[in-house]
Amino acid sequence: MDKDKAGNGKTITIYDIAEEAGVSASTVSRVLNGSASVRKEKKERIQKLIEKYNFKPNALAKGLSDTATRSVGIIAADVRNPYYSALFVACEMAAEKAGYSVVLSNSFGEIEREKAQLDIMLQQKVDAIIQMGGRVDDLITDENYALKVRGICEKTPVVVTGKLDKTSVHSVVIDESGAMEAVMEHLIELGHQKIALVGGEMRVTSTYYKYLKYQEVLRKHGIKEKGEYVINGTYDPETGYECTNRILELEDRPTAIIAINDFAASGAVRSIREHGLRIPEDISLVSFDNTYIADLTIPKLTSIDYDYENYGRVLINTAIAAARGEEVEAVQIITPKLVIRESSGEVGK
Amino acid sequence: MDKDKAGNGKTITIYDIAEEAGVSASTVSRVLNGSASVRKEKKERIQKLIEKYNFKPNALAKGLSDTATRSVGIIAADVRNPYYSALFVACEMAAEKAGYSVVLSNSFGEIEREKAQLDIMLQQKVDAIIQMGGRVDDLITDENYALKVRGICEKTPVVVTGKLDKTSVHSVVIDESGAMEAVMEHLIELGHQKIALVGGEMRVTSTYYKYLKYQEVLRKHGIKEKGEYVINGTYDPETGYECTNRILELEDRPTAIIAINDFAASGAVRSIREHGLRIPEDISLVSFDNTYIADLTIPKLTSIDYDYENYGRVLINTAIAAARGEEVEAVQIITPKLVIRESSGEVGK
DNA sequence: AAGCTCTTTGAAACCGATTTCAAAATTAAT
DNA sequence: ATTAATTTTGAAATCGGTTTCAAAGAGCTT
Repeated sequence: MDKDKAGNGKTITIYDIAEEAGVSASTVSRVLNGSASVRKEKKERIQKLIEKYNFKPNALAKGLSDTATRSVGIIAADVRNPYYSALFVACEMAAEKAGYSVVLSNSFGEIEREKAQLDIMLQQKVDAIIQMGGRVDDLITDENYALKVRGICEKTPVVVTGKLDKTSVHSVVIDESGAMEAVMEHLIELGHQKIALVGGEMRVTSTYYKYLKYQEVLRKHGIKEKGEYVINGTYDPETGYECTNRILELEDRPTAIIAINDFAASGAVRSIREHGLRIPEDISLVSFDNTYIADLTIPKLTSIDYDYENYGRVLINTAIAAARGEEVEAVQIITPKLVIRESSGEVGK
Repeated sequence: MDKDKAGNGKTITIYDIAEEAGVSASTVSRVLNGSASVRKEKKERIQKLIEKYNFKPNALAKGLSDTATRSVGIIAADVRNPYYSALFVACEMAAEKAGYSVVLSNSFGEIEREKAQLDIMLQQKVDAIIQMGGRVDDLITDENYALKVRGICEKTPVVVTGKLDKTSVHSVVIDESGAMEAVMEHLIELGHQKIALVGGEMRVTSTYYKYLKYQEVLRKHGIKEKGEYVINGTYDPETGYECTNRILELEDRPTAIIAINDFAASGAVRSIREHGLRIPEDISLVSFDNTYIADLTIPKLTSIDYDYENYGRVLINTAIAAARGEEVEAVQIITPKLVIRESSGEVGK
């Protein structure tokens, strides 16, 4: 490979600086990192040269020699989903504050892609890996992968979102039960008894835990669960639209709908509108994630917020601490909060 | 820094493989890259070991020695904006296909942040940099930065979206004029004469070129331009909402509104609804970008699409070709296409 | 069997930093 | 002015690959 792609400008190195300053490379390195004291006059001479050439040490060489790249790999399901983009940006900011950089990859929920990305990140020697969403359960049951994750953990710590009992990876978990409880109590307080659940797959733990709490709160208030009020699907607007269509055609129509996320809720809004019903006068609608979509729909959605800034910070700090070999709690909890907007109101008003 | 963070598992290297196979590291390297022929039996023995240990060469060492990391840095304004996330994902896919990986950073339009990220990427020795959006004009007029960009271009090629005449960077440009022409002709064909423009800043070239074409098409059809029909702002829902409020309170209300992007359009939808008007019966609404937001609003938005898959591919291919020192056209054009949905209709119907 | 060509191979240098270790230069103490 | 203690410094090794170069080995001719 030709060295000078476009020509003249030679890349300057620590040796060039050393030579011009009349010192050794070691000394320049010490000035660069403040790792040891250097005589004042030399130090200043070196700093002036660094300034002059706008010298920035080669991160590859640095990473090679001290085995820490100060970078964290993030594997997300799909950044086009506002939940992930919000979380990613939060991580990026937190990482920046800690002097780390982040590398992003999208898995699109495909296990093969996820593995390939893991490999690439390991080759790039990131100090830690954060895995957001994706099909966590599948990953863990895939034996090769599970072995691999364990293998990685010895060298490169992995932090995942969502609950995992079997592995030794660190996890940062949203209190899904608490979230669902807040949503249910909010609706029940508004007088709702007929509450439907739209979207989500039961094999996804976060969805499953929400469902369990849904049942529990119903029981607690002496409300009998109706099977036809729970319609599973995926996590997109189409699912929200179709599931809501089915819900609204039921004999005994519910007065409130809980959508698995804002995305699905936006589809629900369309369905409700098309049925000639008003939100929240005829149907209350509540969802999870509190992305900017909750602010775009008409009416604006009541939704569960996770405080993305904090969420991202916890993820990054956990990853960095683990990378440094510090003790970190294996499981950390994110406490959700209900944000009430326009889509939920008193029943039958 | 302690080598073995979590303990035992030693990282295996090309030397370990070489030793166990009873050959030299050079030979293993040759097998790894297929860079030269290796006697069949040795080759197989080596491959078996690579398999056995699931050996993956250290990308840092590789990048250090052959001065090509096969990675492209992408600086976007904000991935939370669906336009950027769509484009980023398209780039990621195209890069993957070419055997490259991508590194993402968000500048949030802040010039200082952008510079810092550029530095980091250069330190990380990406082979090329793609700069999407951001405040291109400002960057170029900032003299230090301009110098720097030129300096970089000698070593690391930069590809930007949007038009730039002064510099030597490569650029991939959406045909904004063509896009606006398609929008205008569409509306005029539907009988609209009173057409308003909402959102966007004139100092942003893409917005400015759209405006020029807007004027041109009006002239061409003998329609007099009304200053009060053009209200600038930023690119978010709030802007769309507020600007549209002002538009709708005009004495001589327009029959069609062109929003600078889907985001702004979603705000416009809210304003129109709040004024008790129907889309498209009372007001037609058209926008640019065709992100998934165009599919979420009620009604769905008629919007200009860029074929993100192709757009991303062009960006990545340009970046990679430039990195390899191949000749690439300095400016490449992306041809937009109008996607007609529910928000535009015949005037006064 | 000798001579020649073509293919394989390994030793060593290099990429650009950091770090260890021992020598050199200062400073402090007697 | 010496000696001891401390601070600065540079040479060399290291991180884990790739590549050049020359030597060794194989395969073909005659």
